[in-house]
Amino acid sequence: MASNKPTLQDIADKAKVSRMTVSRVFSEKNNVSKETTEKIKKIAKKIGYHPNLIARSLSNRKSKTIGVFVPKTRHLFLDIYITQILSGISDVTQEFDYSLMLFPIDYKKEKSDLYLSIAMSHLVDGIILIKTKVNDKRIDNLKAINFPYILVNHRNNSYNFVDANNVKGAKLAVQHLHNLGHRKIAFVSGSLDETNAIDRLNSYKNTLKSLKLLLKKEWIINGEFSKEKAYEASKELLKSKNLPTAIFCSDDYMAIGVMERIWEMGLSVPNDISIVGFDDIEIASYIKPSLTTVHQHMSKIGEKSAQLLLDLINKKIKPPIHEFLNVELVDRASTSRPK
Amino acid sequence: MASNKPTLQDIADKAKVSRMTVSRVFSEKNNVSKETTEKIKKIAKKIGYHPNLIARSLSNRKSKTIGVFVPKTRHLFLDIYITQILSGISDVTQEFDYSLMLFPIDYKKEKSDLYLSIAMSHLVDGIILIKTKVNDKRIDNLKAINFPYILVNHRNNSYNFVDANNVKGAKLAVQHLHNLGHRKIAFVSGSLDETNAIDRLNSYKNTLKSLKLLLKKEWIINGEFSKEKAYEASKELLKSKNLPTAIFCSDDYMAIGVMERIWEMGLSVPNDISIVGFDDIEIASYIKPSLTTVHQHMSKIGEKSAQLLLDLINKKIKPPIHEFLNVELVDRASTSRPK
DNA sequence: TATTTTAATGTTATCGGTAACATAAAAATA
DNA sequence: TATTTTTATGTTACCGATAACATTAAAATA
Repeated sequence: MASNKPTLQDIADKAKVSRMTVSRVFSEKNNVSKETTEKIKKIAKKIGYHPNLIARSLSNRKSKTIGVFVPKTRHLFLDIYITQILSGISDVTQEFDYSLMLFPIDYKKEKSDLYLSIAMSHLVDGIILIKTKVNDKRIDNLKAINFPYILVNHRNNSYNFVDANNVKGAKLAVQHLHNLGHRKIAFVSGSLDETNAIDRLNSYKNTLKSLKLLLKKEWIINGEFSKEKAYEASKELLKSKNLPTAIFCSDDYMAIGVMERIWEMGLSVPNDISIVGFDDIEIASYIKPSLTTVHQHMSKIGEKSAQLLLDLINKKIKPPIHEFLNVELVDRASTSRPK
Repeated sequence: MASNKPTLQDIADKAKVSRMTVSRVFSEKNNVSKETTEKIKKIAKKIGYHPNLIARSLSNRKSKTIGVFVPKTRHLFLDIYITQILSGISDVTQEFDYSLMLFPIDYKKEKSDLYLSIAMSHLVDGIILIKTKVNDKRIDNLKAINFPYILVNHRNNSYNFVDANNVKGAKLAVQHLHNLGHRKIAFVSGSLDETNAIDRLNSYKNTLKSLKLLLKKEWIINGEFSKEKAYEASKELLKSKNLPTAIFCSDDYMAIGVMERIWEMGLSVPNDISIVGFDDIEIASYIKPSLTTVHQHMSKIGEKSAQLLLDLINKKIKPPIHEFLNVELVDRASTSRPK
């Protein structure tokens, strides 16, 4: 700002070499003599040279930056869930010397094709899109121009994605309850504009069938991935005389909402009703009773998506990319045998 | 990738105007005739033109991007605390059409001067540094070159900063306990390489003095802003025969750690010992008993820091910038009158 | 020693925009 | 009508790097 920043040319002048030789030193081409390299580095240090990465990007036609679209929802925009994905992504980008651009976005409100604009802007070499919605047609445009992208937590066979194994997760949850002796298992769904929610719902249904358990429509309610909505929706469910003995919730926040309703009715978790969540967010282990839930390895999902994106960028692999990461059941205190 | 991206020149050719005229349309200079503007926009849409923001940055000598250094600590790297700051920052940057670059960093490990490299790289027009350490000399380099920066949660009068009013926060906490009737108030400090921790500690001491309460060295322990360390440190504190009736903890995680130790000893919160935290992270309201704590308006801190940084960038204001944001005591269930 | 290969450096053009200045045509003023 | 001002557009140079090709000097080989 104050002092104009030194450029390659400044060094070249002082070292009495061409600008190109200096460039070679800083882009580590290893074809500059030892003496010249040292002389140049010395001058660079002295005058405080740092490469202009914007100029480099323009010339190289790559930015060594990846963009991440992050949903702006729930509590402000980032819950701990997304935070962990980001953490995993950043571990990988740092390792390979890439920068990270963040694009918080309200997927529902935003109508212009921001993905395409960013893809075309040369700001980033590839993008990761976290939790896009099922009907988001803009993803097609990325595919059409063959721009490197990965969807995280959006499973769709015609796109590149990295996702948790939601089908397995829901199956584990239902089986766990079944093993404990539950036969009347209700389900709280998330917003069905996310494949997460759809996959968990379908897997719940399929697992019930394969276990020959009763599948009642009234036992499937929609909490829209919101604690409050789950609380409200559960009122109806819990009015019935024929109460379920267990409720499997599509995420932990909803599980907490449902538990609150249960307590309000003077019932106990897990004595009267067992609860299983999904995600294993930090709070799950802090509440009382601590929540039995399906753990997703969020930071691994982040890492994997970044690795695959970099491989796409560097043409080590080709689309389509369909990657499922493992999930595990974490058995805590919100589940027990039914009375 | 597949198709080469169209440039201004492509449009200029088709529209039979100079490249400059097209440039004027997209940089919204409003000095191009209506007909030409429409013609150009039509062609641009047809051939799918999007400006190359890297080239624009190089020419403009500004990137319309701000960088955020985020501490990579505790749970992976981002806790909900930092998440909210980021959210506030992003609200402002989006409003003013700035992009956001994220630089997760381990302030302790990283020894090279990444701040300066980034500042000199032209990638960003200014940077926000969240929770830098007290002895971080690299900040001086930013100041020296007069590069726009703001420290968040690091109060130092020789730097630009936006911080919560920690002094007031600690005072409110101690006063609250005093008002309830507590006279024996212990303190769990955070890492003293953060001004947060220092300010809270000093304010605790000063408030005790002004209330003429007993200030015992043994009642000040260090939990290093870690739940586990606070748990360990509190073992010693809670061995004493002369137990405090209340413990004020420098953050919520440490408060939880201390409570765990208290429960382990068969004592109750708040019946035997009252607990106050600091920060008001999400978990604080979920645990039982819910935690009385000092609420920081994190997203506002983020907003304010971004606003001030943009003002610095656009030379609407000049350093130094010293901004304190308000804090509030949230009275929940972990505090009560002493027995 | 003559010739080929390799290593080190230089030259030129370009990446895709924009600033600054120049110019021509149209509109406003004298 | 002549002159000045405004509006619309064009020309040239440059932002700071790198790719691709060219050249020279030194080392290796014949």
